[in-house]
Amino acid sequence: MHSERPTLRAVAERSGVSMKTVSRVVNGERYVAADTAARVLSVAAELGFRPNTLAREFRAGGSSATVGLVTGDVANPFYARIARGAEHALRDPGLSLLSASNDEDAARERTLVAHLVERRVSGLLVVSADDDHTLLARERTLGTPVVFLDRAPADVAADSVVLDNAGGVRVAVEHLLERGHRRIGLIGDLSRLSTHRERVDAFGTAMRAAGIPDWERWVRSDSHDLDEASRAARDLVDGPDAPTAIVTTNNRITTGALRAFVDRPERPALVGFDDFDLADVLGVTVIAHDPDAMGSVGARELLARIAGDDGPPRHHVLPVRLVVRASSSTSR
Amino acid sequence: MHSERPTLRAVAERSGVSMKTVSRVVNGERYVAADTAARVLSVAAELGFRPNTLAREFRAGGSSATVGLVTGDVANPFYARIARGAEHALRDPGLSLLSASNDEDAARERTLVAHLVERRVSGLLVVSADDDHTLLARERTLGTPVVFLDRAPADVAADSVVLDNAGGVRVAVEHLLERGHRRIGLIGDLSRLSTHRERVDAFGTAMRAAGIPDWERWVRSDSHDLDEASRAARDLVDGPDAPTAIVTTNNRITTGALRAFVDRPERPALVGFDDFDLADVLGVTVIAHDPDAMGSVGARELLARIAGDDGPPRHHVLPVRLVVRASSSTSR
DNA sequence: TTGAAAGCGCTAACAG
DNA sequence: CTGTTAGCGCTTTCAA
Repeated sequence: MHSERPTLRAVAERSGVSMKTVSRVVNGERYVAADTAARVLSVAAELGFRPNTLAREFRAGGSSATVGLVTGDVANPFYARIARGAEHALRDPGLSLLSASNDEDAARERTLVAHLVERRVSGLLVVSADDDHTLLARERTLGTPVVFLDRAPADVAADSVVLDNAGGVRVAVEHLLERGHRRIGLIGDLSRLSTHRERVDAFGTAMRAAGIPDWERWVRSDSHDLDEASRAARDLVDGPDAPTAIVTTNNRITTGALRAFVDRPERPALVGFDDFDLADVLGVTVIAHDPDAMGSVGARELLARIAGDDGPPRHHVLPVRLVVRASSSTSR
Repeated sequence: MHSERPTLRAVAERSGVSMKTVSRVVNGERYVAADTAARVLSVAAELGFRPNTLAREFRAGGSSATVGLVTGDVANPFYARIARGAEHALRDPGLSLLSASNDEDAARERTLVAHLVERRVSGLLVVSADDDHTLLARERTLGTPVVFLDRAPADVAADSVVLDNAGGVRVAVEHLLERGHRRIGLIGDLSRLSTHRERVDAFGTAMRAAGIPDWERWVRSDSHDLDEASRAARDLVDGPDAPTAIVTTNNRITTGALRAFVDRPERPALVGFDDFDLADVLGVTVIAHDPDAMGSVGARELLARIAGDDGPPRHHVLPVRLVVRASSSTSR
């Protein structure tokens, strides 16, 4: 019970017309007699004919109606929502999403990008884990549009969609300062990531502005998984001169910190970057934003480039806003 | 600054060798003189040559090194983890994931499946929102292997990977009964989904076995988003003869229920299907399982089929286990 | 309204 | 070790 998938030629032979005629019918072109069209369609349905997109796109000599999305991990809710936003924006124009995770590894990302380009994706959306973007710059030059998401490229003039990292962290720190906190800690992601650096820099700026020069004592970086984040949180709180408040720089780290304090009656105030599903239930103050928008804005930008727009690179900065909940409500 | 992407022919001309030789070099075949290979590679690198996978796959006459994944919503953590599991399993064999969301809409799913088949994916992993699987059955017959995830097909003999839905719900209900609960409610997803029906059936069976014949009074179905789930939860608790415990049948519904009770001091005991990131922090008892495994087991099954295995359909049932936390610890 | 021929980029098969 | 030929499934171009 395993027949072969019929080709357009097979349909043509079975209907006694030329391949071109079948092609016309299948593509809904005009100038086909109604009865011819009907016959062809019935044969096509009977045989289970499916036009071969591979052949079509190949013949067109160009790219495939596909966009590559490279993120750190599809299962991270932040990236998953970017994927959803992108998918929705690409739906109408008829493009599909080829998604791949780089596991925050630069070498793997290069392999993925090469694969995707060889597959002739129409464009690339990438949350890059690499700080050398010469490969991506090259591909861009050779005709594959690239839009950088979340992390702007340091060395390439290309489109980007990022968050207002500095603004978010500044507001968070000011909020905590207003509540009387002075010893404020920060738990951050891999220090090689530009977003991390921006967030830490903004943190330092806000702390210095508040007259707290030794802010670096309470900074813990490179917490990329939940356990590391928990450890960093405990480390901060158990250390001498422990902070009374902590800023976590992404949803994973926030989760890790929450776990660290689950069995402790005394908890520092907490503000986390990224909103998350149960933040309201848990009463966690967050720097909220819309990851779907990052995906959809990036996808629309890419669509413009695919359509031939070769204007100068555009940089989108998505807004963030502080959502105050119980975790930062107690004053010092 | 927008050159053209060179073809293998261009590389051949620039290096003064035949296309076949370039092909050999690019594919790492033997029987190429070292210096020839070196020259070709340097020209290829200089020109930014990328073998055209579209052409290669097309030429091979077959399918693309791609697997289609159809779920309800890439951003739902359950589906996102399935995607991750699948992606990891497909990584080594060199297949990419083309993922698409059906928004739990049958018509949309059919469009997606058609698109993916036309793109000649090597196989399909689908969490189907459709209860008529004749289309998928047809494609399977025509040579595109299909593995059903989470929801087994009613009408097609095909591979599937599902959870032990009945076992999970039974254990949850028994756990609540042991704690003395008798009026136990259930909040469920769309009633047309087979998983929902299995879970409700198992619920009814366990309740009847406990001598509670009027269990249906506390069943609320068709809560597909967070707000509906919250509403159902409040409805149950505010109703006459309110249940003292509630079973929620998936992670979204659990979240909705938690939101419904966030500002209420009196909360029913709760057991949720699907574990989730902050369940430990929130102390929510859950029926846990491993969604990544669903993706990877499904992908491996698909790989076997792609490799030509045409044995009888295999049905994998993944285990679930009750993780008891505070939300069900109070006895009645 | 329909058809014939050519070719997209690449590689298998078969020489040399 | 290297080259030539042919063709994958489809659509564009040009004729009929």
